[in-house]
Amino acid sequence: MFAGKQRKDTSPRKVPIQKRSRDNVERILKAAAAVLEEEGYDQLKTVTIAERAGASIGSVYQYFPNKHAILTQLVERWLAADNKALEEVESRRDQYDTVVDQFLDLTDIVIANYKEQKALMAIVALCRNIPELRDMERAHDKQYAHRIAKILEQRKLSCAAEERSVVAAYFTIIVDATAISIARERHEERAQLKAKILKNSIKDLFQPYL
Amino acid sequence: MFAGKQRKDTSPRKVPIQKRSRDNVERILKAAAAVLEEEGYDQLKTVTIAERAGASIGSVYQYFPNKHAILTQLVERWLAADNKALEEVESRRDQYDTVVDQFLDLTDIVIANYKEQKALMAIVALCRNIPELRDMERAHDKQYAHRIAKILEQRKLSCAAEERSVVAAYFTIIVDATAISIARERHEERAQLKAKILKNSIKDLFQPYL
DNA sequence: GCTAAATATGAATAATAATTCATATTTAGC
DNA sequence: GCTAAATATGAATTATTATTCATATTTAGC
Repeated sequence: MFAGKQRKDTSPRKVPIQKRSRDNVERILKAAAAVLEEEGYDQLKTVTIAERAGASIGSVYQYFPNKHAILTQLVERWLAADNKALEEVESRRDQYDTVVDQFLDLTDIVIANYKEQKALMAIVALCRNIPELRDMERAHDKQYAHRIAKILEQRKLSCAAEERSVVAAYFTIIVDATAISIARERHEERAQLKAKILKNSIKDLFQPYL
Repeated sequence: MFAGKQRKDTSPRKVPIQKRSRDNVERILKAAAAVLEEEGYDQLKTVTIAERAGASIGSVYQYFPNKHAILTQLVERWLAADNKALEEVESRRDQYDTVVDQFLDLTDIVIANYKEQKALMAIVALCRNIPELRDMERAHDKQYAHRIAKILEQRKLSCAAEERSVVAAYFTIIVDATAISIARERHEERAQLKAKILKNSIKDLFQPYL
């Protein structure tokens, strides 16, 4: 109906019940992410997504009310994966000697995620180009940083609450930005070196408060 | 002619000669940046740009062959401004006690630029969503990091060329990412604190090589 | 193997948005 | 104040793309 953009009603139109349809929905999401990464947002057409997913355009609309809902779901998945990484290190808490080790581990996971799923980078970029998605990311970042700050507090980092909160936010910013850069790096040695420098930065970041 | 995206022929259609037309071109670029920042890429329509610039759609096409050319020019300007910041601190070289001071100054300039021109952030985001623009940014980053590395070399930072190059790249990544975050920060105190933490990170980054 | 529910299909339609162009207005230089 | 070049205009055109829907196919449970 609308050729332009509407962004309403992000809720799924119909819930996939059988395996066949669940697979289809999965392929559609993967296809959208792939197009986004390889060809950019301009080239993200519903028909292209369908073709690439090996589905018909009709199928896309069985499960997504509109194009925007596909993107929203991609972003939701990314944010959920991001949270999961944090949960992992939260749960392993006792295995780390220091809080720094814990955060270095989280850093490794984030880097690995970007490396394994290149499309994530396109999704991040997308978030920063579309206000609704930008807001989703912002809300997530806020919560995420809050959880990081919580860990720092529990681990008795000696700094005021406000500073702890900003340190947490700073940590997420540099890890995310550097991880993306690492994932895009073509020379493996440079990627390794960049990761090493990032990790040193993180150590230095927490050092004053230990 | 094309409703979708083509991205050809970025060269200007007609060169504005009189002040009137130069102003018009200027307003068109500013309007595009503003729409991008406030409403996102989806809402960036040629007619909207024209309206917001107080010009007619016809005028837009007098000076730009297509919508994409407007974006390309915005990106070019951003990259030029970025280079200019670097040139500033290059030229002031003798005024800095240490190379660290020089880079802290550059950091301040970058932060100030984002704060003053909020639309820059949207342009950065844009670059990461459209392959051609992404390539432009990537090429710029490469050169930029190269120039940073050159400064480090001249200032006799004691590290191998490869490491110097990665340190330079790392510097640009974290300054850029953090500066954007600072510019978006609503609480001034938090913004200040974030900047302080960034600067400490930069000091720590160079410390081992001094 | 029957049947109803679930799923898939894609040509047709409806919207939307980029671009053109013939015409009107303004400017600069004489 | 004349005139040609420069500039501005926006309705009309063209191209593109999102979305629908009537119909066909497949699946699950009996």
